Amino acid sequence: MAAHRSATMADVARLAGVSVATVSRTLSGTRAVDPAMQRKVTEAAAELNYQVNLVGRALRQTRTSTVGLIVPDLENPYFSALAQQLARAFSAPGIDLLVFSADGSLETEARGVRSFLGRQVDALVLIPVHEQLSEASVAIAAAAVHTIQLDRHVPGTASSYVGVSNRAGMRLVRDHITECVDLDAQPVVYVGAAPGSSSAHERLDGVRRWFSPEVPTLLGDFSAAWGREAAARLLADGWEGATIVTAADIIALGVVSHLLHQGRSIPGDFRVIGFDGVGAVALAHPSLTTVRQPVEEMAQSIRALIESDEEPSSRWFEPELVLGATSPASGSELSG
Amino acid sequence: MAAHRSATMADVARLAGVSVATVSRTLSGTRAVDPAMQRKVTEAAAELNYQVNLVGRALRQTRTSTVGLIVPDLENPYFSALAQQLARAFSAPGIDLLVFSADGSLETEARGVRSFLGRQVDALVLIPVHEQLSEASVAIAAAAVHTIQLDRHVPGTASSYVGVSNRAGMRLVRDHITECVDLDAQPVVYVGAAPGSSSAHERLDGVRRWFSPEVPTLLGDFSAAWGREAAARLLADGWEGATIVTAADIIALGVVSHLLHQGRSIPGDFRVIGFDGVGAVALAHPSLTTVRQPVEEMAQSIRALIESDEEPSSRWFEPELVLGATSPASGSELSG
DNA sequence: CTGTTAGCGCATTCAG
DNA sequence: CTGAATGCGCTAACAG
Repeated sequence: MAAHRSATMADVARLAGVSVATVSRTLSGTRAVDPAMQRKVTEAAAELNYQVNLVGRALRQTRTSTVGLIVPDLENPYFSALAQQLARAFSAPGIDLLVFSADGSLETEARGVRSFLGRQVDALVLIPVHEQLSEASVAIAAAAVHTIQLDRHVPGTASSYVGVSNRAGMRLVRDHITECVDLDAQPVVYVGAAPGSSSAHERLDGVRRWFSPEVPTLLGDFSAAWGREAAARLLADGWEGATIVTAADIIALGVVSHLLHQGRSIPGDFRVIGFDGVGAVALAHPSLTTVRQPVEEMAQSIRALIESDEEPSSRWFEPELVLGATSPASGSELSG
Repeated sequence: MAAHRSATMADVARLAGVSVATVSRTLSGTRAVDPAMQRKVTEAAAELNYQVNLVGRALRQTRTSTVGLIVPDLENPYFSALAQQLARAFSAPGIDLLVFSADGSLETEARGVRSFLGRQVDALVLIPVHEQLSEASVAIAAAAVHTIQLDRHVPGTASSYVGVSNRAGMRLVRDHITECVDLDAQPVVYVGAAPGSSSAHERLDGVRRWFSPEVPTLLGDFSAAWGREAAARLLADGWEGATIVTAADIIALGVVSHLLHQGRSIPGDFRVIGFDGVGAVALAHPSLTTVRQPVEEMAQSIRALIESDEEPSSRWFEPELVLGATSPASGSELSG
């Protein structure tokens, strides 16, 4: 188990017969050191099984080579995909990405912010839990460190933002659907998420804008359970034959699952469209027609934003439509 | 963006007209402080927007109220479910769980260990990337701090372990299958993962032990892509009608997806069994028959292990069978 | 190129 | 109950 007391630079210096400064310079490689001493230091360090104490280093320096990421929920495959891509993007420049889950709670989110700020992270990437109520946390973070909001954003805070153009994504959905579906016989229903996050908000906006302000709408949360429940309600309310646009793949997954369980066919009886296009969810059967977010580019963009310590700036990426088996092939319905 | 320099305890002390010691005692609540001064301190702290510097505190104290978790891959829904449960378990006792992804790489895993040790975490939870090759990392971790291996373990290291009895899980699968499937007409094929991790190893062992040492076996990795590929090979090699036991839900998902795409029916033409029973994957359609791991109990067990600073010890949990629609109802085949 | 020294921010002795 | 002083482990100035 735990060693009694781990070796310190002073220990290494003593054993190697040099000063602590030489040890520091040798191990961090900040300055040239005589090869002979260098060897003695590395040997002594190895013998004592020395590990740098990053806490001491962090206290002395300003930077920690650490970036914090706070996600609302690790079980949402879209967020874990983002986390994974970010970790990969920061790996090459030697920056550690530390992930903290807010577990859907504003209090836990605030705790995460305090925790990362207290740890002196170089930058903080934050997927806010709530569009308005996360404002305090975002403001505290942005006041102390370079903060980048990801995927969702709280309006009016002076921090950077990286995300996808949700309205444009819904426009892609509209273009695809109008091309292959008879909207009179198979009207659109939106199964979305209540506008507590900007992404939920904007996707709902997009649907109303590109289809119609009166699109029938069921709003819940970003979960498969909600998708199932919504599908059950649609069947109960006589929405047989609808074209179901959803706010996320994970919702779409629940919708598809319930409909198939109830003996409906897709895309025969119903059509279902997802959003995100990322992670294992996208591998569902039948394959989901969805709007794919370019998560890899988004992660790289965040890395670039942090490395070049510029002014806070925002970047919206363009999503793309991915055709699957939950919607008819383009043109099939109208030309058939 | 970043403030020029954040307020320190000395700043607060100056503004409140007291000593830094009083500020420290007031804010951490370690000792009784005169209510009048207490008020002055809290007001000064609020005015300066003071945030404790955890780096300074960590350097002074031994503990950091932080536990590190290293996962091989965040995109695997089983690992992110574990991470989520652990975060939740540690939330109540006021411990921050910081997650680091090894991204499937031994080097990154080693970096994560060094990083967390350097940050003076109170304990380290580690899901090793590889059964043998992660040994060095585990040993380094265990020598410095209370280390708990999770789900997978490296043999011969003196650290704690929490996981599920994989062989018992496969026994549940055997019991279920022998009850409802005619194994002569619908022989078992195992689609597993190459034994690089102890879980892959033990599940393969279990299949060979409870079914037969000669069970036909395809080994890949823990991914849906591998499941698809394996299914394609089974079809190509004439394994029509097989009962497919897999090493993980995520593999089973790929298998099911490919088979359905190729027009096969489940559980008519093929039967598919998963393993893990956790996360969105478990919500697939058709619902997966799988072996569920008690992740919540496992997370609580780890918390308990860390709080009571005992000897390194191991705990194996018993998994349970969850019936889904990818296998026939019990008894249906043999009695029908 | 190397050694000595100071101080990052904090919690904790030890006096009072 | 409060304040002054010490040092956690490290790196950056500075002087040699």
